[in-house]
Amino acid sequence: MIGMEKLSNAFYQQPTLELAKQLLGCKLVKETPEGTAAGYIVETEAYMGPMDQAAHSYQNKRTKRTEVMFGPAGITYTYVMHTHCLVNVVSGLEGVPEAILIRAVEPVEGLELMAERRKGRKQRDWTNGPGKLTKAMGITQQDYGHPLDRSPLYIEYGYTPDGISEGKRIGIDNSGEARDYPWRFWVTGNRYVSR
DNA sequence: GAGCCGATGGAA
DNA sequence: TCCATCGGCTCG
Repeated sequence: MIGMEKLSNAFYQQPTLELAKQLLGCKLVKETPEGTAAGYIVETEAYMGPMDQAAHSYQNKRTKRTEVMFGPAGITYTYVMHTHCLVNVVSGLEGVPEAILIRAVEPVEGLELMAERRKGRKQRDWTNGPGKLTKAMGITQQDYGHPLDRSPLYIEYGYTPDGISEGKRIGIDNSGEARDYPWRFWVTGNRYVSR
């Protein structure tokens, strides 16, 4: 049955810019003891490794934090900035440190749970940003390096977007020319896209 | 929408 | 020390 099947690891074996678009409309799922939360991915950003000044792995910078980016595709790269956890999908061939940031999802399952985790906010503000969606879904640093084809954190097929828009990435003003690369993708017109 | 600033952990 | 793939608040 469509929508109930985890994307296999083979899905992640495609060029990063292509995968960033293919992930739009897919369903991100996180299972926790409190329950399951899921949302359709509606906004992504590609980070192209060694030649991308905005990427943590620029010039193949390899640290404890970026280590997982050098591994095979289909694994999470989570990291903490300020007080928030952000989640990326590692992509590219092994040894090529590329990743795709998930910037926004549209809530579809576990709405009560997300409301509780995002107490006091309107539904639109539960998941319309990279730090917000991890909070709403219960994604944390514990999920670092987790293979995305299995519980408790995985991606399923969702729907095929009618239209995909692209533009500059957000929050990377200090990245030279890379700040203007059009590597942000979103489902055209979706109300859960950030900003 | 723009502007300010809090609060955390990895990296140098 | 420094600073970030941000969020929340305030003012307008």
